Amino acid sequence: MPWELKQDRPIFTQIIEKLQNDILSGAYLPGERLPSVRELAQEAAVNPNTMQKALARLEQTGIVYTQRTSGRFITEDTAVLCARKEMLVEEAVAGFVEELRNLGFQRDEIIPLLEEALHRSHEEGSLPAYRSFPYP
Amino acid sequence: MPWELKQDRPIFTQIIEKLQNDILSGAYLPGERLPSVRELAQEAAVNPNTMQKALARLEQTGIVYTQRTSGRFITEDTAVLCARKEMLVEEAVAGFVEELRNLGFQRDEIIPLLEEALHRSHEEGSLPAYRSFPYP
Amino acid sequence: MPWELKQDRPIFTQIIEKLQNDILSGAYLPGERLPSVRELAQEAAVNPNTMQKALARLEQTGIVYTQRTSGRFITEDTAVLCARKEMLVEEAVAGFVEELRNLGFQRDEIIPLLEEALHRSHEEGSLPAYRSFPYP
Amino acid sequence: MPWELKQDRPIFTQIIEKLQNDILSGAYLPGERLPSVRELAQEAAVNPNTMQKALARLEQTGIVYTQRTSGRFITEDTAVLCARKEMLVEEAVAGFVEELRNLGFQRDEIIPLLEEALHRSHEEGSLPAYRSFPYP
DNA sequence: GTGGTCTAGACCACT
DNA sequence: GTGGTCTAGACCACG
Repeated sequence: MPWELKQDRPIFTQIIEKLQNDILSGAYLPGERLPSVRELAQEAAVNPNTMQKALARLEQTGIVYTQRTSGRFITEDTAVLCARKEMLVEEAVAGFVEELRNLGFQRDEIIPLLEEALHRSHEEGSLPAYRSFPYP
Repeated sequence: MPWELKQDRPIFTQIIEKLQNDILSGAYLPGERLPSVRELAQEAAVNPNTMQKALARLEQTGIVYTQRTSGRFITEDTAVLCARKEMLVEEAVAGFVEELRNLGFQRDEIIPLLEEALHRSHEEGSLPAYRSFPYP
Repeated sequence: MPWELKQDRPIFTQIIEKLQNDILSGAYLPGERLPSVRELAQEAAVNPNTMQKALARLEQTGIVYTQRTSGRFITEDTAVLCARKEMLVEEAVAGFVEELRNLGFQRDEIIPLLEEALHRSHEEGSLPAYRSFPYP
Repeated sequence: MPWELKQDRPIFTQIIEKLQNDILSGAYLPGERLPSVRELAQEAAVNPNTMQKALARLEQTGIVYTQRTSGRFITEDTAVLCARKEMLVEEAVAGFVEELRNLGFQRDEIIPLLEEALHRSHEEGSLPAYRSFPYP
């Protein structure tokens, strides 16, 4: 899980997403302690202030909490984690569907499109196969 | 086709996407003339310079071109439109897949997830049904 | 000699250059009558006003003159034509040399560069051969 | 390296060319930081927005990149710089050759013409010597 | 202090 | 009336 931070979006935003993904995908377990701000900052090659800001924001979502003097921990409340994950999935799905609908596709065209893309990237190593495309 | 411009991203970016979607979904046809900068700016309730910037960027993608004193037109080259549309679809799919994979899902879980979400929003009027969610 | 008018520069400017080139390269001879504004405008698929403007400007250089009711003619004064041609050549050379000098080349590097480019485009059909290039 | 901005072409275009020349001729080195937008704008006696526009365009060529809050830098990828330089040279040569061909010269007349012009400007201090010129 | 975005208002060349 | 350019001045997010 390297830290691939691009410069086209705020860095702290990308850090939040990275940590959130790590937590919700199970890389960190409920109740587990996060590395310190300094450690994380060094690991990500980022200013500690930036990492601090990201963690503060992440705390507002409720999936991590601060123990005064001993550090930050993943919440033990799996319901919170579960709900958060579900929310992100819903958002991803909704965003994806709307994106395609804005391009003029119907609901029932989306699944086939996705299936085809998955097959293609699976077989051909994620290189897009420029088949002819219906316009519009 | 209302102009729903939010404040969380640059306005000119949203304008580009809006116009691109309108063009690629067939709301504007190949060769058709776009409204003037001033008209579009007024319609979107935006400063003409902002609209100008958006259109200039859009032009660099090749799906519109400028005729010096008579306005901007959609390209007649449907191959360009087609390729652009395909590219956007590929990006949308790739982004969606990576988002879910970052959340810990496997390739073969994505299609069922999408199917379920589509059924749910179809039957229940797009309100997310907070069923229990597996964690992680 | 087709009329290839691009839209990135004023059209009347391109017309002036086209006519000037035709005259100085001998396509029109000294004393010869130019086609009428309407003919030229139709041939170039341009608004007659635009052609008119171009011809008026061209007249200011002295290489064409107007005979009240019978049309426009190339000057018979070959000295004028000669001087004009020489001026354009000087400008072209000076512009080319300065362009390359601005890119960091020395005087004595220019000739070899041009020779090589001419050979290349002659042998390989004007396709640029991307040999390695010294930087800077 | 003074800023000689004329009024006959868009200022931001001239700025782009100036910076590009400075970069490709080695006045700025790969990886080096450019002055800030505000500094450059003041130096060129231009509105910061104009300078901003020029730099944004220049960035699209890939020879400079932006680090979100620390400034703009010359790319370290010398291959990009090299390719860009070569491209500009090719364009300059092609433009020069076509200009002369449009004036009626043959391929093999171009080199002698350039040689003579270089000698003349070298010996006589760049003042064009109006020797008699063959017509056409 | 850095780049980026936006507004407001003006002027210009071209057709 | 069209797109294009420029100025002036303001605000914001980021590190």
